Amino acid sequence: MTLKKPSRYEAIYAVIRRIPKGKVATYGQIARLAGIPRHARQVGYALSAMTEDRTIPWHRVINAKGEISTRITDEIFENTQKMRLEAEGIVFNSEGRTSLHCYQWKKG
DNA sequence: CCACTGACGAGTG
DNA sequence: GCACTCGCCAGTG
Repeated sequence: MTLKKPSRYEAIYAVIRRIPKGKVATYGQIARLAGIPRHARQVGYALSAMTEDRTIPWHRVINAKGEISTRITDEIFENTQKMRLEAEGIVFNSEGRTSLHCYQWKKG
């Protein structure tokens, strides 16, 4: 892999890779598991730098509201993520949000 | 080096 | 639950 990834993001990617199928994780949670709490923003920023890397289930990463956060008005991008999550059993309500209470990844 | 931006979270009222 | 504010820091110009 000639993928040059900053060591700061390496931990983030590692955590995302560990997200089990059918589960989702929030930015803050990933940052926390990556050992960099309060850096939720950098998690999202890191994703934007690797979204094109399909070796990582980035689609399982959502915000604390259980909503899919996209960088901009890319509905197609959102739809893609939502589609992938639904394919894993994740269900979205009419508000386009998922039940973190049921689908949030818990380590253990 | 400085200023602004950005897939966010948590706290307060 | 919603609106507002602060914090945190890499990337870009």
